Amino acid sequence: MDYLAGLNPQQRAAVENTQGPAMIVAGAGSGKTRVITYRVAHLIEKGVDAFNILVLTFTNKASKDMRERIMKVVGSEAKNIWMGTFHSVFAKILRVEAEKIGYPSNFTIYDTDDSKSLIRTILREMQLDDKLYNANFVYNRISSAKNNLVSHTEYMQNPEIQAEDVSNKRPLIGVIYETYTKRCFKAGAMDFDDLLFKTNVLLKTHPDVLNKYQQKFKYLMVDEYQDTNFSQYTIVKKLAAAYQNICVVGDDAQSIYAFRGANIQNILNFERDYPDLQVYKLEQNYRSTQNIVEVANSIIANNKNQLEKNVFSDNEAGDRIKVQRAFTDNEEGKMVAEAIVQERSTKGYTYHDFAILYRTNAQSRAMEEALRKLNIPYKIYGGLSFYQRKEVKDLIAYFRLTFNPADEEAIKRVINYPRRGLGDTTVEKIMVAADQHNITMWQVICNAQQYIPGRTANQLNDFAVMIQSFAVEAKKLDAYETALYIAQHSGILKELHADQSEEGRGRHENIQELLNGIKEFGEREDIEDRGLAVFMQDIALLTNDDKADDKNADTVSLMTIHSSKGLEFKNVFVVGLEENLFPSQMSLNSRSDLEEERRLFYVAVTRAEKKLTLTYSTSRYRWGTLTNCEPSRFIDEINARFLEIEVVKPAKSSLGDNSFDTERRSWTQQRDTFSKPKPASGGTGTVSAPAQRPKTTAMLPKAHVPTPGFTPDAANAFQNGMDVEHEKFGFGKIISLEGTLPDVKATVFFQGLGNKQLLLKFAKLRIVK
DNA sequence: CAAGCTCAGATTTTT
DNA sequence: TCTGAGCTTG
Repeated sequence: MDYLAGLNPQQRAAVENTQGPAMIVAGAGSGKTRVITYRVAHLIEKGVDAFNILVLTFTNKASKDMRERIMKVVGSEAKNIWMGTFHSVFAKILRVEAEKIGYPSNFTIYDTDDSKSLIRTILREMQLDDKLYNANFVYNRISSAKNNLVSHTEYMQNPEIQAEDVSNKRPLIGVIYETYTKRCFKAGAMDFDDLLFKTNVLLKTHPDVLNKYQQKFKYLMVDEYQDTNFSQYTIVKKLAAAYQNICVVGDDAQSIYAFRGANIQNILNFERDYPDLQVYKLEQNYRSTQNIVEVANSIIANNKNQLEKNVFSDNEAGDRIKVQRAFTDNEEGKMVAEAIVQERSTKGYTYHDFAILYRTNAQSRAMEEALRKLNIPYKIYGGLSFYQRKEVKDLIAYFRLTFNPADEEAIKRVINYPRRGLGDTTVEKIMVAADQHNITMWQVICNAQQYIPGRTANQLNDFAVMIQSFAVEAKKLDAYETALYIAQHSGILKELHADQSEEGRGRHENIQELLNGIKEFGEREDIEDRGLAVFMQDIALLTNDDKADDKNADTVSLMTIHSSKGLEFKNVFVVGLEENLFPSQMSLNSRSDLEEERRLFYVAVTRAEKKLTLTYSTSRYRWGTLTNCEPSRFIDEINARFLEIEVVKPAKSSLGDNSFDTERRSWTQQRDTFSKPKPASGGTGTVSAPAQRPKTTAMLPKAHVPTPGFTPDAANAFQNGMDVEHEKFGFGKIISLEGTLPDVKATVFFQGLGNKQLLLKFAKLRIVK
């Protein structure tokens, strides 16, 4: 058991005491992951069956890393541990038990976009003012209800909630919630929150099921416990009730997801839930210099609500924390970029050793530009995940529909993509019919003649036949073949192939990548059923973290502070330390929000191993306009003896030379000397103008000048093959005519523009004789 | 039906 | 400034 040798006494105690409830309070950089992995390894070494262990994490990445590390200690037995994110583990259980709560086992998982789209549909149907009943607002309201285990009936019966909605002038949220729930159910779909909510329902209404999983999971571990919401908390508590072998790991100081429903009280009150609890505090920070740890401590000391602990470091004292001021966001970027060049060449760092952390994604732009100017390679983390790209979602929607044709959101997404003449009006009709006859949209589509009059019915029928054929193929072919078949026969591949623009090519590549991923999946030997349906099951739960993370690439990392949690870098720049940005404007109304913001700052600071730089700017572009900024209160809160304040003169940009004027004074002294730059009237004044903003003016196709005396001809005058002239598009040829008067639609080929579809009763077309 | 235009809205986001 | 949803127009 040599893995125990490298642990300090507290770590070792936490690893070795495996019976009964335990809480590991793990300060930043205190070797938390090591403790969890060794603790699990230790359980197995001691003879606990890996099948009886459940480890819950918040990210796929965390569980993947952990499993690999456990594997190194105990070998392939680690594969048998139930380990994964809350959502993926309970999705897996729900697939097995779904029928008990009335769901099909192949239920679809709606992502946030699907949920919001459904809400929008409901709002439209209810004819509600979509400014008041904003889809985002409604979604968040429903989401937080679910995360607090408030069902739609309870929601409507709860006087407090109702009063709140009434005072918000949105008394109908409960009704929307009810409709939303029913529509999801009808579509055989669960949203992210449902994966936890329905698990709760399942465990509550089926004691036998609860008992089964209590017996199965004799040992439970939960990582990042401070980020659990009530729904997750309740599941864990129920599962652990029989054996009480529950070990939670977390750091209240790093709770930064309250806005998503995480409840810091879950960790603060853990002792109340389990009175005979063992508490292990990991207080030695192995990651950072003493200065960095001290700064972090002095920041978090400003929070009232926290568990007592004393994080310390035995590492070198290290450099003081640098604070740098800029006058514009672009200058801030330049400052950071130059510092990176400097540090790298003088201290022998690689680009990989640097990270730039910011509060909002919008801040990345100025940083990127500056890095590009100095040819510094960088990678932006976060942003749109692979599986959220439009083209990927489109194809996946076809897959979803193949296995669950009730999936309403998938239908809406692809019924007219690629174009097949089934537009909004048709979709509207389908939904009305579905509602009237209390059937699914799919049933309407399959019996189109019955519900939708006219020729649209034929097109709907074609669509239905196509989807049905996909389902037939899926039974015969393997995952990759099925996927390819669908990509081809849905017309998606053709559609993307036709688009030869830069973006179009990118989209095509993304589809190829998705197909490749499916191919790899099909070759995995550790899974029995390698059909596309299985691949689909967890796809909604994947994020871009899981995609290629080329560790060899030597790049500077750019990301939001939120996504930096759990990572570490030798050099960290935390940029944009300004009031209303960090702390965010939205957090200034309540103490608890401000404290969360401060914990976020704590997280940012504790990412740094060797060197930490904080920067702010006195002006910044926000939503297109230049605004003035005050330095963040967070800088004030740091004990000044740890700081080194550096001020950049508003010089006429002398790149790379000593325009830096380093002053070693305390922050408070320094601060008095600040000259508040005022908004210069009628221009940017002394505030150096931002370097040229990227130009986004697109080149418009040259307007066609119509032949003098241009007069359009009547719709009934046109025939196939005629040469015609359009007022704007110029000269072209009619390729085909569809439909009957007065709704004749012509496909016309225009020189340089390609095919255009025009409704003759509207389009101004002239026959060229 | 679909392209084009306008107008509002815009933190963070493990799933 | 940038995006996306919904209205307008051909």
